[in-house]
Amino acid sequence: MRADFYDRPVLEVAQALIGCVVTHGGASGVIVETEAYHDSEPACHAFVGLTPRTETLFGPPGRAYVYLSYGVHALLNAVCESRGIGAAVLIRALEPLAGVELMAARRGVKPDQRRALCSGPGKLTQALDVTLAHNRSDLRLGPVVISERPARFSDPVVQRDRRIGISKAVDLPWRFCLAGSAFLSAPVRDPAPVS
DNA sequence: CATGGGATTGACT
DNA sequence: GTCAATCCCATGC
Repeated sequence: MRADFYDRPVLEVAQALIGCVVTHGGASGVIVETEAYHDSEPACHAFVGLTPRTETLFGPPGRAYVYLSYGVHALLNAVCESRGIGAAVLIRALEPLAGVELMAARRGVKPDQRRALCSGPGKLTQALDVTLAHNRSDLRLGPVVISERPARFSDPVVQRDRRIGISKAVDLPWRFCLAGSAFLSAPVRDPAPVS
């Protein structure tokens, strides 16, 4: 991934990440669903300002922001925009690419259930063994690595929709999905035009 | 398909 | 100390 890939508006990055590959723990998958978060809107953790928790979000772009949701699930985000701006892209679903057996074992499902491996932000971190310890790590250097689109996903058709699982700023169309993918966390409900 | 349990973190009082 | 939080899954209708 280019060094300045994440140093631009978070909505651009959220769209550009569709089709890219996440690799960790002997497994990998193609990003098919993302959401953008920005400190200007209340659904973003950084909305409250700079605290120990949000320090990663306000830090340099290209790092992982990993936090615990509902006391149960680690959720993986890519920090975007310049230092001092709190913005990140939540990785919500992957199409499994490699290490399917390993992912299935970690998830406690059968390997033929490929759609159940990474179809949700908590599922994919479990499948790839991404944990809170990866918070602040560099997404180019690893251990969690995001890399360029494979040829098969070089020019993805992307759909916009409203974000999922939030209670604030619910109307912003800041969810991005690979059109027609069978590996989304939920269907596209309310398509909005892609700018 | 609707509901509710699980069980940790950080912000704020 | 309290409470809300970028969720997943088992259960029961």
